[in-house]
Amino acid sequence: MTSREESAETLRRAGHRVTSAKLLVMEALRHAGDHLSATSVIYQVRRDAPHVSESTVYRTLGALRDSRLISETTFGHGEVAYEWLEKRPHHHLVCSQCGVVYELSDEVVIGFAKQLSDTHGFDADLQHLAVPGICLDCSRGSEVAGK
Amino acid sequence: MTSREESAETLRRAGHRVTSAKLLVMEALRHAGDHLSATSVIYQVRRDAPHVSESTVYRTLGALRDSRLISETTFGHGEVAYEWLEKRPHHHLVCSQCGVVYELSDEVVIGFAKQLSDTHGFDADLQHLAVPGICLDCSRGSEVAGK
DNA sequence: CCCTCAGATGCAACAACTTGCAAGAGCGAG
DNA sequence: CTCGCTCTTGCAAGTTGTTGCATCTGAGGG
Ligand SMILES: [Mn+2]
Ligand SMILES: [Mn+2]
Ligand SMILES: [Zn+2]
Ligand SMILES: [Zn+2]
Repeated sequence: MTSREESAETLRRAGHRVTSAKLLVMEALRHAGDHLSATSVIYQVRRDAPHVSESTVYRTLGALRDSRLISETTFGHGEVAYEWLEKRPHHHLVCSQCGVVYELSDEVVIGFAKQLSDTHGFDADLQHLAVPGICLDCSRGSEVAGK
Repeated sequence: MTSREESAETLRRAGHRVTSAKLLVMEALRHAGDHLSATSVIYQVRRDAPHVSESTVYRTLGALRDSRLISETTFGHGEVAYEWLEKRPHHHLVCSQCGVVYELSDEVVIGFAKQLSDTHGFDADLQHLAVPGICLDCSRGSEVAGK
């Protein structure tokens, strides 16, 4: 099955109609295999189909996010980032000083969610966190500089 | 000391100049004692000083956030929320279904940050989280409805 | 095939910020 | 008190994302 056919099938299962705009957005994200801004998705979609409007892309990104096919995340800087969710669940650590973005496995976050469930009966929905802070390199660097 | 004088002193300590625009923004947030949108801050500031421009309020909110005098948080819905940080540190649980916002004490979150520090050497900066999920009432309700 | 109609789209207006630039105003030095 | 430097501010334009509405189209039923 081609990637496009897989996307079409995925759309149907999620209760969407199969349209070329949605397929193009999905293919852009699947092919990138990385975080993309809405602007960048718009650019890629329009390379193949210049008539597609910006609002359709924004609406499609929102719909795919609601169907949990993609993540939508705000890193501290720049635009909102979208990512195809086929890899294992993961999160990110974002250094506020140097800007580096690390990947974080799900385990620690699952533990946090369990705490919230146990202590507050709240079923947290943590799909793709971006945790701000200071990375190891930067905290070492400032120690040295501080001396 | 009046609240205004306290605010002025706080500004000086944070290395800002004491201006009426900054004082008005601070007083609006301190007096509200709750989360306010930028639009709402603008409205309140302009009741006293109609000449203050929107961009000044936005810039002031950004500056106060950078100085850690206020928190800036995105709840899942509506505008970004600002809050004066004088209460003890706290976070929130936001139900994606019914919209209710609970307050969450710092303890569980401190544990999470410690995990990140221990396992990744990352010094997380979690000032005022908004954790999305499903509240106890809503998960009970859907169980019942599901039968 | 053809109809129907709810969901999808394009377009333009709107909303929520953000930024470049020139003018204004704290505040420390003298 | 005055001067000067630097931080602040107002204004207008720009960016990013949202929404109302008329039109269009995918997909199931006949
Ligand atoms: Mn990711
Ligand atoms: Mn709060
Ligand atoms: Zn760093
Ligand atoms: Zn709820």
